[in-house]
Amino acid sequence: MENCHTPSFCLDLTIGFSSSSPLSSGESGGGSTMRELDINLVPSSGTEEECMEVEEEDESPNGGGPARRKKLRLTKEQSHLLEESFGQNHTLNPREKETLAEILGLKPRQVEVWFQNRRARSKLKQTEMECEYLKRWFGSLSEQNRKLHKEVEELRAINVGSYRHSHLLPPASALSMCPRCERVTAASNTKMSHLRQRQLSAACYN
DNA sequence: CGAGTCAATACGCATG
DNA sequence: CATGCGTATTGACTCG
Repeated sequence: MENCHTPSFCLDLTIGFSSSSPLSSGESGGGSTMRELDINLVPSSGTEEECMEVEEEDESPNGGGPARRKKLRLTKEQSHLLEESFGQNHTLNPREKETLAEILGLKPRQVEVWFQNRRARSKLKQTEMECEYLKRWFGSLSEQNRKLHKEVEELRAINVGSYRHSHLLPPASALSMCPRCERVTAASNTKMSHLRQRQLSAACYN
């Protein structure tokens, strides 16, 4: 990471959604009294133990009240296949969508929504990582900045000490930065600064 | 389609 | 061990 300090991110920000797969069937969270939406039917698997069992009752709980979503959980196989497909292509054309839906035993709409969510969450993850990187970069720049300020102070002190009696005090504008080590050097052609520059240059290559 | 959001479910942890 | 709570995950929806 330290070897890339350019704004054009050379970070490896590729992400792998470790899609914390839907596990354990067991506790189907007490409050599943509400169900609706045949979109949640998973026609494929009667045997899929990972998948939430989907009971089909079209009645809303309160007898006509606003029916609420019953959430489908994809099986490991379904998730895996979707991930695989996403890995190959982040978008689907209608035909691919149909095919995939058929293979998965899902509705095309569900596949479409899954891809939308997947794209959005990839992007979010990416953004979070970039943010994290920028924060660290900022921290390192701040530190660098602090060091440079300190060095400037040191050089000023040296200059004040040595030039006090020589009337050769170089202007502040004569300071320059070594591109190699990013240290500040006095760039004037005085004996003093030549010497100092040589020392610093030598330090760069060590 | 992306962004924002809701809501169901899963999971970890503290408490009694 | 059961329960409640906070939080994370993720399928589905709405809106522009």
